[in-house]
Amino acid sequence: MRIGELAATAGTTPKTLRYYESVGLLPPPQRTLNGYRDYPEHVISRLDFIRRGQSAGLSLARIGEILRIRDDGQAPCAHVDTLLVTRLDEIDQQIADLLQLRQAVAQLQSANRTVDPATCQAETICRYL
Amino acid sequence: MRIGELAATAGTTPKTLRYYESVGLLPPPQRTLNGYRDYPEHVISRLDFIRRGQSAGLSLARIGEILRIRDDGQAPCAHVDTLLVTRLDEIDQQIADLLQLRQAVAQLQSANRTVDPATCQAETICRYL
DNA sequence: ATGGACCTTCCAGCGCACTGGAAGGTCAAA
DNA sequence: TTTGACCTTCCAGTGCGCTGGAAGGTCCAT
Repeated sequence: MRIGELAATAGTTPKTLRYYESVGLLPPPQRTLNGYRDYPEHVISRLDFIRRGQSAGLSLARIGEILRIRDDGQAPCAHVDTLLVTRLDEIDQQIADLLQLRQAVAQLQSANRTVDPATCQAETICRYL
Repeated sequence: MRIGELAATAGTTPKTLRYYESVGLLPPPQRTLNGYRDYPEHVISRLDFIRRGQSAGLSLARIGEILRIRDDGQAPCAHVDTLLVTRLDEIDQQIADLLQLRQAVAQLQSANRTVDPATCQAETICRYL
């Protein structure tokens, strides 16, 4: 399977596949006589896994950790669990931060309506902010 | 006021101030005879404004828009209002995205507990993801 | 034999807001 | 006088996940 075909099948691009190889997410495949990359079928499921990991908001670095564990012949389930729990915490933190920010911005914006724009001083640039 | 003093007063670094100047957020100040930047007092409130804008999650580019309006002698209030409303929408979208992601990750993670790790197949890397 | 679709490598850039470091000038205090 | 703190410019790097483009090789159909 050549790189273009694999890319099309997996819904990505040859560029991305070479990039994944360069950062160690994909093992270097065999080459055909002319030097073209020749991928085995099962790389597709590896790419699917990478996509699932990305959908869960995992960075390529973290996905790489999981793949390396699997490549060492171990079940990465425990590590995946840890990563998912960590990710949940991160997401919760991000949501909390955003809610706080939303509150602040909404307050600024509503104050915007109750004050006369003409009272805005040049010195402070804008009283609304 | 020299750059180091201004930076200390405003809670930032000389590097950052030079960077702000290079991207047009700060007007190039006068120079002393030896070529040092010599800032007027009122730059402090401009920096405060930039900080307030950043706290509201505005990019430096957007903050720059506001400053340019003010520098043109107009009150930027209307534009600020637009930016804040836009920002609110963005924040809401981000929160919605994160909630959806949280849901997905939580589901994966709870499934993790109800399945025997031993049933994880090497081929799909990890059944939990 | 020629065109076009594929493949190869390598280097560089995106966006964002800085940050690091080199190489050098300036000034006040010890 | 020399040290050290400050200042200057300019170039380059950070993190992340690609993406663009140059320059060239390969293969198949016409």
